[in-house]
Amino acid sequence: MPRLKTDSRPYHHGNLRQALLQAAEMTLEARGASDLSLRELSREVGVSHTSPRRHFADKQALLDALAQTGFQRLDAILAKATKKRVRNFATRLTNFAQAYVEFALKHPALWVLMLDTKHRPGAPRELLEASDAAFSKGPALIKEGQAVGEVVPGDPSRLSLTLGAALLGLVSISTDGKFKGVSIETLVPGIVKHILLGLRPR
Amino acid sequence: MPRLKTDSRPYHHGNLRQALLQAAEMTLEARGASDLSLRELSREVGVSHTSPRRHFADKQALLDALAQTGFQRLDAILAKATKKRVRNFATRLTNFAQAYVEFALKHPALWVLMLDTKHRPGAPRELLEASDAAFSKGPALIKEGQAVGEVVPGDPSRLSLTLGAALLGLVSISTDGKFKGVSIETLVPGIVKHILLGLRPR
DNA sequence: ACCTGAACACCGTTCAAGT
DNA sequence: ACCTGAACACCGTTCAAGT
Repeated sequence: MPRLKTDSRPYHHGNLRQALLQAAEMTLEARGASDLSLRELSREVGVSHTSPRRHFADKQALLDALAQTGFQRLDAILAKATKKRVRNFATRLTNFAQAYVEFALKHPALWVLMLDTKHRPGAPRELLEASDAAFSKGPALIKEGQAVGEVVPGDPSRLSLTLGAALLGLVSISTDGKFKGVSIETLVPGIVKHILLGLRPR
Repeated sequence: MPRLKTDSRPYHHGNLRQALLQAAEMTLEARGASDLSLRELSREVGVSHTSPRRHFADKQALLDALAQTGFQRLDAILAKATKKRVRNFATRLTNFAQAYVEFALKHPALWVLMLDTKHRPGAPRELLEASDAAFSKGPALIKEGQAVGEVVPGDPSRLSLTLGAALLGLVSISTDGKFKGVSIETLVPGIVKHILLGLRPR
């Protein structure tokens, strides 16, 4: 008969994969990806140092899985931020930007891991797809803006490059947290305003 | 009597610090910062694995020194790009952006190292200063733009946040190299145009 | 001053073996 | 199926010692 997860450990951990991912994320945020050791994780979780092998082919595979969960969470957040049916396009854009910034501020190390995905040569297909999905919400927003006459006509995916660059950079800056004592969250609307102005028909 | 650096190795390497930094940059760009090993570097340079200690307190110190040289080089490139006395402000801005993008494309791993400086808690003062200098060329350009009426009035350092975000993001995207088969260098002017439009008085 | 060799405490990964 | 222990080939860092 199967026992609850809260039991004192049986021979089979029962939830090792999840436990490892959870422990990994904690030390990732606390001490960075380079300080993360599979052996240490195993110790924390109370399992031999060769056990992770069953669930993750190697250390990179564990980091990939972690990034994957990050993309899932980001996706949910972005979907929620975009779903809100506000009339004002500028507000919609701001909500979208705010969602990115919030996520990155909440999980800075995970965010870096997610960004690295694009640059890593041998990343698994599944992960690359998740990455593409997360970083390609721009064109849809641009089309929206064009539909309501707030964005100049032109190839949406090309125009969204401007939007994407601005957002990525904004997040990159925001990871520093503050600017002259003002929290980045406060600055987002102003920056988004300028981004939008640059894309506006004149 | 002192001998030339090209001599077959004497007991004292004579140029160990430089040799280590050079070897480090090669393997950094080839295989990333996490694959960089002091012992391997020592082997390549032909010295015992404890020798680097004389020149770098630890591995991080070597990476810091590497980042420092990066900032020096970037600084020279930015200075050159800004010095060109072109009349058109948009062109000046584009040259500036182009310089960033070129540097990051040429030394992607070094660029990441340089960016990390800001987020690393115990970075040495000297390095933080170099980082600040490299990432704070914006306000001066904004003031320039305001002087010729191309940029809205307002706190230059605050306005340059928009510029800085766009540039950082642009670089981040450009590290991917291509967009629909078009090199990023070709796309920079268009993106800068939109950035500038967003900052323009109306 | 600058470099070396041995030693220590860690890694990731592999593999035969246990339950 | 899932986990373990011993073994291998690496690390970074320290320290007494050599030239």
